[in-house]
Amino acid sequence: MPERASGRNADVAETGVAAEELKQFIERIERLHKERDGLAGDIKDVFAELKGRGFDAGAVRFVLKFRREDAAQRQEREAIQELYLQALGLA
Amino acid sequence: MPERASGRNADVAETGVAAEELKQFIERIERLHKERDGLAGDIKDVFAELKGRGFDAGAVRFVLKFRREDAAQRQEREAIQELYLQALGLA
Amino acid sequence: MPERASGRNADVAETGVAAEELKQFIERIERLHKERDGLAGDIKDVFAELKGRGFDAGAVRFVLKFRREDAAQRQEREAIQELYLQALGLA
Amino acid sequence: MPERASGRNADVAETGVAAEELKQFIERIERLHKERDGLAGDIKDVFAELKGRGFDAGAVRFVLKFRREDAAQRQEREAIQELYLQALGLA
DNA sequence: CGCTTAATATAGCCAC
DNA sequence: GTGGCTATATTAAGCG
Repeated sequence: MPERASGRNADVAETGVAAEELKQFIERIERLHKERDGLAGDIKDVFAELKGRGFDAGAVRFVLKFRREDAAQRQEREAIQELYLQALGLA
Repeated sequence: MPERASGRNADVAETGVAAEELKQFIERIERLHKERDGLAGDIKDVFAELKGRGFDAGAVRFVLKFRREDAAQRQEREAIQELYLQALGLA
Repeated sequence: MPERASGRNADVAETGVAAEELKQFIERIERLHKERDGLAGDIKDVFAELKGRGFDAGAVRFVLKFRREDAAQRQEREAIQELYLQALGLA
Repeated sequence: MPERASGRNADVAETGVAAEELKQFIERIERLHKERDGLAGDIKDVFAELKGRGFDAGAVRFVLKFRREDAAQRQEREAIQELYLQALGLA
């Protein structure tokens, strides 16, 4: 598809010219997916290790979430939760 | 927690020894998350580029999925499928 | 919250009017959850029965999955697949 | 499969006798799935409605989880979370 | 009972 | 900017 850089890519089925370009894209994404999945595996391994060391995975996830969320956000979220529990007579 | 490698990790609040270990785990995971998110961004960029070149992102996703299922898996599934679909008069 | 139907529901802690409404919602969802869980139990029972009759649960699950994908969807996917797999020289 | 009620059901591919029975099982499960999915849709609708009335869906989910979890469980979970945050100097 | 896979819930993205 | 949709993360279930 060297002639036009936008619009529906009609060359795919016709001339086969774009097939090579498509293939490049696919392979690039597959490489990135592979790396990303490797990282996901590493994370899983860390959780396994940490559980083996006696830590609670659920609580570790909680800490991670806590550190991700900024103070203001967290405060508001917790306030709403409290409010609802109180409204229902649960807290 | 150098003394015992398993069981509930009671040192956390007491000696502070495990706090350091916990911190290490947390930071390791956070580093991995960061890398993984970077990759996710890269993938997103490739999709944007590819769309700009006229390709259909949905179809590209389909191809990626298709290529993921390796032949062995597909074959095995097809074998079971054949057996039961025939039994049901659906194939 | 009878006056305004949108925006943050500030009445929850104030008048108690919205507390009642919130409670209704919660209870409705809990009732639905209960029914849904009952159904899940029924499904489990059928699998147990079917296994007792000598059928392979895994294969049955496969058939169920297969039948779920309706023909239209499959056809559409196959059309896209054809186009791109051909372009890639994979089909 | 009228002769034996257990063991691998070899009639499926052989005589077709069991096919009818299998079909019955499949259809029973599909009916149950359908009902279950209907319920899931209902739940979704309630969330949509509740959001339209100004309630926070996340907080409602929190309340539901809170009511599901018994007091002892919740107390222990929260204690561990606190412990970890304190160990890391975050709380 | 742990470990792998399916169901659910949440979050991010895209189109309108 | 909102609602649907896809992808991810978390949780639950089933299996060995």
